Amino acid sequence: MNMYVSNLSFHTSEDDLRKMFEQFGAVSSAKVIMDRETGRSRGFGFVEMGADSDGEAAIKGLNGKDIDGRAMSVSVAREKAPRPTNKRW
DNA sequence: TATGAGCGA
Repeated sequence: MNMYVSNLSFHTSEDDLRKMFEQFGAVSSAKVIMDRETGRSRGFGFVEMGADSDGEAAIKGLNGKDIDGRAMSVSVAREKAPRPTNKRW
């Protein structure tokens, strides 16, 4: 279960994401996307959980939750970019 | 340095 997490605050780390999602199950990976131009957070990230049932629980439990002043949004992620590098969808 | 609609290098 790969999930897309958006509306994060700019200083929320992937470790913060991992800790939050681990309340609902085992987290395989957690990533916060950084702006390649500025090196700063883009305010969204991805979390992958081993069990899809835990993923559903995490979405229900964390979607809309207020984290660091922002109501973060959690949903199922799309497929990763098929090709490497710079193409804006 | 940069910032807020969105899907990763």
